Amino acid sequence: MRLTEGVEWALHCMWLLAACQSDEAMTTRHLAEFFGLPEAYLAKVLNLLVRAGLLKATSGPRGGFRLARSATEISVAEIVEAVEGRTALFHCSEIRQRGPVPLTGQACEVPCGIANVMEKAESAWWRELSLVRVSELVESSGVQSRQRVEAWLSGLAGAR
Amino acid sequence: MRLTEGVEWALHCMWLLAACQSDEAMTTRHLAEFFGLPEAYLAKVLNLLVRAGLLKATSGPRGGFRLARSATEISVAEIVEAVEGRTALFHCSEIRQRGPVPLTGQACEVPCGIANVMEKAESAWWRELSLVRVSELVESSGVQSRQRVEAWLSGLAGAR
DNA sequence: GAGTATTTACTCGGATACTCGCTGTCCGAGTAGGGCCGG
DNA sequence: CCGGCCCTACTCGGACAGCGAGTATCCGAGTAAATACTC
Repeated sequence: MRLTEGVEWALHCMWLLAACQSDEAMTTRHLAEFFGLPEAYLAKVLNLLVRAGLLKATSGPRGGFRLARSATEISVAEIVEAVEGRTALFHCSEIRQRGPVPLTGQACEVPCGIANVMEKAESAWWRELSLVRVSELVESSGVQSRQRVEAWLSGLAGAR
Repeated sequence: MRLTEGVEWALHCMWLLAACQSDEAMTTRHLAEFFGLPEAYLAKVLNLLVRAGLLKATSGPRGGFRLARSATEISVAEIVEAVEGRTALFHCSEIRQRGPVPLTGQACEVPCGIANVMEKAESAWWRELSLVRVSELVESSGVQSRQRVEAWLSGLAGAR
């Protein structure tokens, strides 16, 4: 089992959009170029973020993506959920109810102990992710990372 | 992303082996039949548990699987790790170092903030899993579940 | 009757196909800005 | 010179292949018990 590659991309893209905090929208091409990612597939991931209401997309010239809300109002958990879906991790297939001596009736209305444990662990995971906002990611990133963004942005402005 | 089906099977099998606590070994056929699972593939999962040192396998007639340790000494985390591997969940592919303006040098010796968050959340997940032992799963399982096991065991003894 | 070699049936273990979801790619629909034309 | 219309280029969005991990399955190696035979 492994988290989708798109999760990492989405997190970094959200970070970049929050870090440059310019009024300009960023196109898929820009984001893909900055991180060296396949442009077409990244568009798919960004699309998920738009559907989740985390990004605003504008079409046409000078269009692109913007944060839908302030970076202080977006948690890491929301981004992960947007890309992976909340269905994640452990799924109890109720094998209690299979086999020659299945467990039936009201005994199955309560989830089994195994599902309980997994659910609890999963909650802890989501809780950790929901505690961190995108703005904190920007703040905790090193000086060099921010310099890197500025250098790239100025190079972009020069080309324009 | 989703956890492997084998994880659920492994957890339930460990639970069953701990619940019946008989000195008899249980064969793959028995376990598969009890849960209504494909026998051949279940064998693969059980094999992983043996390699991890959680089960003891004996060949030949009256052979099968036994718990390698007491059920109080086996945590859920160990079972999940045995089946899925510890490599799990988020893997940082260091996209910081890609693109036209890569981040290089000693700045990359420290993991990025995103990897930090994901790592922290993952630790919380494993921690929750390591807090629960198999013996607790048996205790917390309802009376009906234990009756189910006994009914099946007696039916097995009758057939023998 | 006791001990031993043999047979036999049973169990695990690794090597082998198949399927589904993630990865990667493409082209079409929609939009906003810029240019052109007319007044 | 100014306003409106059209055109163009740019952007996102959904539809279409490719590959790898997970899923499912089979048959062979090894083992311990039961059996038959010998002393």
